[in-house]
Amino acid sequence: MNSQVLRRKRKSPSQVTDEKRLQEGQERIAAAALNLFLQNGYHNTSVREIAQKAGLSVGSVFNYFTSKEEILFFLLSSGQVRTEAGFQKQRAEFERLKRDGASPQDLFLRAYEQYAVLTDELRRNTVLAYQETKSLTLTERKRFLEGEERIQHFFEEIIAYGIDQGAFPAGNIQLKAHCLLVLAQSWAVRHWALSSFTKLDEYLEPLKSIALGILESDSRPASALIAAQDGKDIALSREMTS
Amino acid sequence: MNSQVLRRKRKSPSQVTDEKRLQEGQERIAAAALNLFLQNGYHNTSVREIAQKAGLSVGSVFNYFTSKEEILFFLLSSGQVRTEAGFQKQRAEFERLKRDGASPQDLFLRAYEQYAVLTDELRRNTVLAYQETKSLTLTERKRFLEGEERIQHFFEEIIAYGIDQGAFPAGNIQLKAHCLLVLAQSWAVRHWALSSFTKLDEYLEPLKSIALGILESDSRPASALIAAQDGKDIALSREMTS
DNA sequence: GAGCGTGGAATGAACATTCACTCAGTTTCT
DNA sequence: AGAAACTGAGTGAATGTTCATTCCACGCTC
Repeated sequence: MNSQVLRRKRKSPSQVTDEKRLQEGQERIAAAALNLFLQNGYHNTSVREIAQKAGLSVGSVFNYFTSKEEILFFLLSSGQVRTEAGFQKQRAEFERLKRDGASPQDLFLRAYEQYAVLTDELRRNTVLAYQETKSLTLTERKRFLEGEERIQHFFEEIIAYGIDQGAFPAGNIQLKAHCLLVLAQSWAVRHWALSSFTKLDEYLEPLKSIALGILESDSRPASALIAAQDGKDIALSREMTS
Repeated sequence: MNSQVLRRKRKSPSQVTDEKRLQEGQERIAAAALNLFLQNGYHNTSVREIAQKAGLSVGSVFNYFTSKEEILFFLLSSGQVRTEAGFQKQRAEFERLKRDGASPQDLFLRAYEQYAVLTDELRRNTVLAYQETKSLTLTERKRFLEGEERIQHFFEEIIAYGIDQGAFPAGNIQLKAHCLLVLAQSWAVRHWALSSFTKLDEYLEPLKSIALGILESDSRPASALIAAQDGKDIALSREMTS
């Protein structure tokens, strides 16, 4: 399941058969494509450019991928694959820690930090995911989003465990997991707005503190402050939302 | 500054001169385009389709916009324009509230709620912004991001005021403003992951509570919990990040 | 070691298609 | 009638994909 070599309907007889060579080629091409996609977007990047950047001819690219879109999918899913693999690895560790009586906070922070580190390493893939999911086929898009959901479920489980143990107050688990993921991903997606942070290390500590704050907050209170004020100017026209 | 009618290098003599008609036409076309862009993406939508959906001919579209890209820019910036206009409107209100001794929490929540409501109404535009910023020219892209920065600055000001008044602990203002914006925008951008919320009203209360939690958190503590644990399996390869 | 055969891999010109944009002519409005 | 607005076939450029051809590394035979 790990090797993830893409292989689909092949028509032309000419293709790379050697497994090792195929993988290396795919990765070289994908790396070149990632740069171009991020710089100019998927649709403004021609296969010709990709080929040139990868040091190959146009035709060769199609010996490694059956279509341009397959390159995109390769890039998007390779991020997920690595993230899920990371979690898988930690599962055993978790059981051990639980048995050793580690606090749910500890468990969560470990997973969250790992996730943040991964999104940092795969920053470019994450950005691409936000921008170009629409460029995938319907089925591939669905497949990709399912992967995202699995990751969110993973955190929902951790939160549920924490609530169960009495470490966190009850609340909407889906919402909290969503917020945690978004904040971690925002390091990649909205990186331009965080000019005062250069390395993840600087961002990580405050992020973890905010994350814990969200988990330990009670969701219920805090409102009602603003309650019944004259909400006259909050209502706004909605022309563009047809 | 408000009317924002796009007008650039015109080549063809044929164009709509009547201001009112021009605006209405632009909005009708843009509304049609927004639907298509969201459904199929910018690049998979042809001008022919836009024209058809708007009930016009291809040629007419180019009487209202000089290029397809201009339609995209119109859609992206119209969201910003409305948001900034909303804030502008509130500025006076803020001064009054400050004078009346309203708490910084109150001030913030009012602004934040307004922002959330706006992103909800402009949800489609926001999603488009995340996906298609890359499809803009470099200069237009820059112009757009500057708008985003202005909005973030607005919240940074509010936070700074709160800290000044002793209502919030000191901390990295940029970071906090960033987080607040991201969480609000995520309602639009990652809407698919919030299946248990159907209307903004349901999301708004917990969101505000979380936001206040972030503002009132001290950033500093919370870490050190995980401190010096064996971080052996957090280090991961980085093939794809070349 | 020279000649030859084999087949996996690389090549890039050629093809079909799509699309943004133009413009000469037509319709609609005043 | 004249201006304003609309029309849609036409244009040329660009793009994803194919495939006939070339290249080359290796093993085999004499």
